[in-house]
Amino acid sequence: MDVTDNKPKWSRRKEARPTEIIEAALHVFIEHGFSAAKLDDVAKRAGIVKGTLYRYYDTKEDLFRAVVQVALEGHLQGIEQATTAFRGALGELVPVLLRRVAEGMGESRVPALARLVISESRSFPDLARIWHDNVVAKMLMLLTGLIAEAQARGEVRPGDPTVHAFSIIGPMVMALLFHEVLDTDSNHAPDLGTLARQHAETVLRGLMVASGDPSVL
Amino acid sequence: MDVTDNKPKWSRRKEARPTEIIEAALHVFIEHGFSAAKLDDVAKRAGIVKGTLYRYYDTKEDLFRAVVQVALEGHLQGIEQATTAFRGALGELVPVLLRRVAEGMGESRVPALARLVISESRSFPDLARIWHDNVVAKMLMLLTGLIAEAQARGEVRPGDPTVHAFSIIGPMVMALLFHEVLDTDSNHAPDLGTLARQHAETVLRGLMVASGDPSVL
Amino acid sequence: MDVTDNKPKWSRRKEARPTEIIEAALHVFIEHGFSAAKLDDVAKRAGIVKGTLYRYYDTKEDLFRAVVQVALEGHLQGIEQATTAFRGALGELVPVLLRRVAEGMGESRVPALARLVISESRSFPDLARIWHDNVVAKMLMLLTGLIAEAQARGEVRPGDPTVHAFSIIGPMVMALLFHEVLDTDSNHAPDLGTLARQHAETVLRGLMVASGDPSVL
Amino acid sequence: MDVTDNKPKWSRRKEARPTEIIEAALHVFIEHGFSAAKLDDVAKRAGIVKGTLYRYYDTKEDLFRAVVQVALEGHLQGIEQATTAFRGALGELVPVLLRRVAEGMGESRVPALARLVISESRSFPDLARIWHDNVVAKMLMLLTGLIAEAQARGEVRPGDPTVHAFSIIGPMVMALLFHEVLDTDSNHAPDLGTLARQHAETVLRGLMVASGDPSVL
DNA sequence: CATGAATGAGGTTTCATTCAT
DNA sequence: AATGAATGAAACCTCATTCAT
Repeated sequence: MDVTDNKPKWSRRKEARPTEIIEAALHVFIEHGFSAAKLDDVAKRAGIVKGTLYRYYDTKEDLFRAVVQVALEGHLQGIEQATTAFRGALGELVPVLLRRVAEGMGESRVPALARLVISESRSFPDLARIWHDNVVAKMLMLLTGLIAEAQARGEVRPGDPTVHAFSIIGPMVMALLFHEVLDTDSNHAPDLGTLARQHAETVLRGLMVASGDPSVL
Repeated sequence: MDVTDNKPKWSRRKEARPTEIIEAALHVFIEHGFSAAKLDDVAKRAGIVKGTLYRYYDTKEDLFRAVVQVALEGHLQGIEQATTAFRGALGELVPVLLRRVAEGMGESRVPALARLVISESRSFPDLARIWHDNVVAKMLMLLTGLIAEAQARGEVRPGDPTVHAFSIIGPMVMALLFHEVLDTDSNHAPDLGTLARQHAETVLRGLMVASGDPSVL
Repeated sequence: MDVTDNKPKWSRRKEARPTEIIEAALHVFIEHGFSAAKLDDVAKRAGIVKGTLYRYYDTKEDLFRAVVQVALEGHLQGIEQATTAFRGALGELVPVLLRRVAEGMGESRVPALARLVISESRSFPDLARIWHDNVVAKMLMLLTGLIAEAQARGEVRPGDPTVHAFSIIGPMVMALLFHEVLDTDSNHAPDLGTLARQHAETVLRGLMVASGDPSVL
Repeated sequence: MDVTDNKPKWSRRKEARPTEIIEAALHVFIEHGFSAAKLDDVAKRAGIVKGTLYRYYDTKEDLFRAVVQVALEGHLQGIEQATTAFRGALGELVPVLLRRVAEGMGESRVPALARLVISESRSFPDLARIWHDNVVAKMLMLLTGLIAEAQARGEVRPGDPTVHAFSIIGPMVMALLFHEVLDTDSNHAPDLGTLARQHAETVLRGLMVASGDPSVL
């Protein structure tokens, strides 16, 4: 019995707790999905006890919603930045955009989060809607706007700009999904960098109005 | 232990088992996911009683695996047919393929099944692998083979054929996912028919070597 | 390990279970009240396991309501009998009635049940109402009817018959409550038999119209 | 252990403790009973915080005992007063007493408190005993004494004075219980004022020795 | 084979109580 | 003396699984 062993049984962390809980819960929910996730695991991971969760979130569902929304908010910023960051010719944007997606998404938890939202879209359709409206739609609108401008300038073939946007990013999304769903370091899904480069070339050739100028690419 | 017991990882066993169970279970699993699905619901839907399920499947997990595998088997046939059905120029295949995907997938339960596999890929990585190896990879191989042939004939630009395949079908996959996740006829996802037509044109322009055109690459 | 020890882990008692459960639950609810009662105790007392309760009653509240209603139904019969059993002069009925109450109630669980209903009347006002309408009111109506008839014959003084009924049975009810609330065999509450006899005499003297005949009592 | 520490079982200790807590707790305990009452609610109602309760009471049970005892103390005074207030003929006291009960109790929280004590009499038999010894018994003793005196004077028929006391107040107690249990102004329970008047007449006629005049009152 | 009553482990949630601040 | 975050022991309830019928 060391007299100096006066470690407190716990400390109050009112400020830090919510973030820690969200962080822990995000991990567990991504790992197991909503209904297979155990609040005991979340608590353990957050360094607290199951009962303490209920000081911050009234129910498991509340925690889940908070987790997803906080996580989505984090991505809004990245999108906001990207929106204003780039103003220029579509021919220059697309390769850069796809490369960034290839590089950035590989490490981030965005695909995992997306998978979670997809998984629970039947049980939580409102979250799927939030995810769409606040993340996906904004991203698409950015792209769609640039496409429409390029069409106005006569650089890009006519057609539904949203469809063109799908042509641009669809293959990247599909590949990210592959990497997320299939075990890591599998050779089954194409390399993201290669895909970004080669598809950028392909889709630009397909979209741009063929001028006599071969310097398009 | 008979040496000849070289059971395949994914054989068509137990085909005598009541289709109603598989049918009911597929519905429930798609609706709620694995862990939120209740065997009581499955049984009720199959017109039997929970205990009876255990005459056919030892555990809930066994049932889940069987359901997914049987469902995937169904799609193998379609792919098998498609594989041999088409032999011709890529320029003719792509529009037809995308149109078929747009038309056929809309009604089928393939997207829902895909979502289920995606959802449970962390808990059942082997099922994700099976889904990939037996469905997705075969589909991709068909396409990749045709692309490689077209490249050999000088019709298609060089580059990784698998990446080209992603350029072709990625947008369709992304759109199908949208329709699956954002329920109902929301106007948030593009019309599949329009996408198929417009993207086919785009991607073909991007992939085909322009005859007479010096801007090839 | 006796080979003959082939006792089953359980037996199916679908018919008997509900009664056994109600019986056990009545005991536990009377002992502890609704919210302090533990379903585990109920189950143990019924010789089953907690989970089994839920095959018969969906929630603790459902069980409670069933318990009270079944218990009340049991007493309806006694009342029904009493109603038709006695047709005669009030002067003869009252002593008999009070003596029966004194004798019958002492052993029965009616006072305990009444205490339970009283206890939970704030949480389950509908049960209190049921108890009143089906048990108390019927009993009162029987008495009130006889009083009114006696009044019509000029035997009993005028006045609200219901109030007269309270004059007759109120002291008995109060004494029963005393015995129920205060520990048994305490000398704090009056003896029920003595009370029945002495109060019958008192109340009849008070109610009957004084004829010149002193043989009233 | 000071020998002089002969603390009474029920002393007026801790009178310095915030009345708000007792007040709030009484309300909550009456509303929900002991085990369904939440200390959080008590604290909220007292304008403090749950933890603060423990500065004053070590456990929920301690608080409950204190609440009930303090509440009972309040009624002692009323009884004390009544005891000495009236010295006179029983025939004059009874109507006044019953009228006062009818008028006073309707507003007071005595019936609610009684119901609480009744409810928890199984869990807290000592409180039921305290309630009886200090409130009920004193009230009864007052009445019993007067009855005995009246019997000595030949005004009241012989018989157990306690039983006579029950004859007098039993109907009032029963009616108060009715009003307490069957909430709101339901027409199921008789009007207290009518009952007091009519029963006083009845019981006095029943108790008083008929002087030459049979129409006693 | 089929049934469905019964099980029992485990999950979410509540809340009296403790204790660092 | 007061606070309220944190605890932890249940409590209610669910449901995959077993097994007597």
